[in-house]
Amino acid sequence: MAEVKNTMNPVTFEVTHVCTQSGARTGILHTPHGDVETPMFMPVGTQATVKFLSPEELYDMHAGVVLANTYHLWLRPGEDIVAKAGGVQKFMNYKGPMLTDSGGFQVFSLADTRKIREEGVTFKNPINGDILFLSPEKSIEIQNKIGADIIMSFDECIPYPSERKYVEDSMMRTLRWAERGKAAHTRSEEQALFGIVQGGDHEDLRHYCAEKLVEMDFPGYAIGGTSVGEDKETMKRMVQMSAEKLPYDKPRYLMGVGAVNDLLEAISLNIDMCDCVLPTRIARHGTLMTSEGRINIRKSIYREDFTPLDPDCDCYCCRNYTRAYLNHLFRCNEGFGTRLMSIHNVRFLIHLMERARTAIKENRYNDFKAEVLHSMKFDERGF
RNA sequence: GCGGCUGUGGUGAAGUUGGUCAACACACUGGAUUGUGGCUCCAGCAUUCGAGGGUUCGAGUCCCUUCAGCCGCC
Repeated sequence: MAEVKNTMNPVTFEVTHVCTQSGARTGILHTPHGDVETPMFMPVGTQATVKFLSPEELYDMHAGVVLANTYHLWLRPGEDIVAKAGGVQKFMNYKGPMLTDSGGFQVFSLADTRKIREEGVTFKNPINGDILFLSPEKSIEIQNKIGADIIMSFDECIPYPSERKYVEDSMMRTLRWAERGKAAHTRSEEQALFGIVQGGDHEDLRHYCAEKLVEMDFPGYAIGGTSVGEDKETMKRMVQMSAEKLPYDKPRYLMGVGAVNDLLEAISLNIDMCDCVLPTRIARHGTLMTSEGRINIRKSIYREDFTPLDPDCDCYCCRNYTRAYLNHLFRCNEGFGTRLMSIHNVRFLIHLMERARTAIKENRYNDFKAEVLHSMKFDERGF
């Protein structure tokens, strides 16, 4: 019996409904820490904390999967400490599923101090200047110790635009890294390793990369290399090109996307999972997502606005506080304001996804998308 | 009544051998933020230096008058 269990994937996916109007789909992702419905938005908690939110609050607002970052936890407090705590979920007391990014994005975002070679990447530790080395094997080893339900292949996220030759070389290397990472993965009964499609905006490269990953047979696939400065049409094409070669019955994860119009378009393209720092980052800077579009709470028009931030939102902030109070807290640079606004933006996106799932199940996703884009004053096209 | 000091944008203020655009900071007003080192980044914000007049090619900077505030003396 035990043998049977060992051959099972720790994370499985099932499509539960396909919208007859749009082709968008709902599904359920089964994980060791519970089932979550898709499409979903995953908040980012880089340092084993979604900035300003408690894990209990996240759980209560149905955050589903929460991200943490391999690179950051490797540097502090170190993966062995997280392992001793019993894994990242126990460490931070989050009861739902978690996912760790591989550190691959940091190769891109810390471009000033890195050197990429076949073996791996040399970084300069921004904390103390130490020279560090991260490889596919090392990334997976760290992620095995951190212990999230879903772990990510170590990839290279290249800037846009890049020379085709570089895009191709990088993508081929990312494929070799995926193979090495898969071979190094020692906890495949407990943690699902997802592959990442790269290839820039070149159709043949995206296709090739996706096909090769599928041959390696991952329990889920991510689409990387988007939201790096390209225009909306290019982004859409990159997602389409990647997705059309992925198996329909496996979860698709679009990395780094969190703007409302981008999320709605991603759902149309059969994306099941998205993550982004956007809601929490812009909240810290006073920008809030509401059913009538983005607003900046700093503006003086909110000084005497004693209405809720968003009357259509059910979050703790909107149920209890006014725009005037948030304006005051933000101008005084009070942490409680940052907390309330972070709570709102995260819950807003989770709620948006809940409404999207309902619309899909009721076969009216296109109508829903158009209504939201209109009321939030996005361009008719979005994405 | 006499003597002294001060008077630059919403605020604190820099600015004397008189010489293009009046420094800087805060505040204020916009904008940005997409696999995260929170309190960040970008842009705008005094045709004008208490008021009036004079000297000068040129005055926030020199002179005169006046007003206001503060301090001291009668």
